[in-house]
Amino acid sequence: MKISTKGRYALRVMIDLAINSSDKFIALKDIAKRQNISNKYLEQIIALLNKAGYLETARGNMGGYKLAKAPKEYIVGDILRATEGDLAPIFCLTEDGECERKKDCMTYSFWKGLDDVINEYVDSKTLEDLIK
Amino acid sequence: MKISTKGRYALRVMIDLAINSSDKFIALKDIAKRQNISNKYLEQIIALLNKAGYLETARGNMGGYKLAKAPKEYIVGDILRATEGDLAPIFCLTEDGECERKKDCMTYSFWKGLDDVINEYVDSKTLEDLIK
DNA sequence: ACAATATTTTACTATTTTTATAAAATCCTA
DNA sequence: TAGGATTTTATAAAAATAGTAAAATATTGT
Repeated sequence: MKISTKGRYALRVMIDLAINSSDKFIALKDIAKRQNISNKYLEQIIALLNKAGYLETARGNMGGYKLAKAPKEYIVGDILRATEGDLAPIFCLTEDGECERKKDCMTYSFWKGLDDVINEYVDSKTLEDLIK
Repeated sequence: MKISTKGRYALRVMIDLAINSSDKFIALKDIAKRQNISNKYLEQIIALLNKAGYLETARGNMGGYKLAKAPKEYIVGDILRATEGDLAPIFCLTEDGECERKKDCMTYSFWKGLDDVINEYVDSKTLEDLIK
């Protein structure tokens, strides 16, 4: 029952950008160095954040990344779901996790409840909350 | 961020015992058949529940397992922790997960909060709640 | 000034390594 | 021999690395 490095690193990257950004772009390798994550692995994580539309990017010299929005506009749950995939604690709660005996499954509503409290919590925090 | 089969199966076993028990003992292979879990794997899971003191066992003919207490005496969180290990969403929140930069880690209190809501939830339910 | 080349940086895809889970098999013991 | 503890094997997922391409800027030689 662990959050993977993708989600953990992604949060740290977003915080790093929130703190170190201003108007200029920040190179991936600088984030990698500060956060002690390998360049190549960080590329993949940033690609996920980028695909989700959370970043502005610029190639070439002086290029890099910066946040597309203000920190308080980012829901932490969204960042985690974009990088981790869904946060469902068991398979049958995921999008394509259909279970034929959902109706008379005694554990289903329990797991659903757990899924709910997890999502409620992560959706109640913004990036700004983490920085303060 | 998934609960493993150990925890999921353990819950189902406990429910199975709660429903099918009375005063008599229930053989492992009957539970295994009903719950569609391999005998050998179920042995390991029941061993964990047994070690935690949740079961009464009887060897030999007519032997098997039954709950040591009434269903409402079992906290679901305890069952999960006994079989899954702790439910902490990240390593640094576990018992031997010391992290030197815990103090000035911006994500720490966020993860701690997540850990708290998870544990609060699973500790608010008893086995009896699941059966009803 | 400008075409050619080099440098810096992101973007994409594939592969390898590592770790965790699930299950089975084996051994031990009262 | 049922129950339990421990090892082994198989599989899948996660973590990390590697290589190539593409875009933007910078430099250089004529």
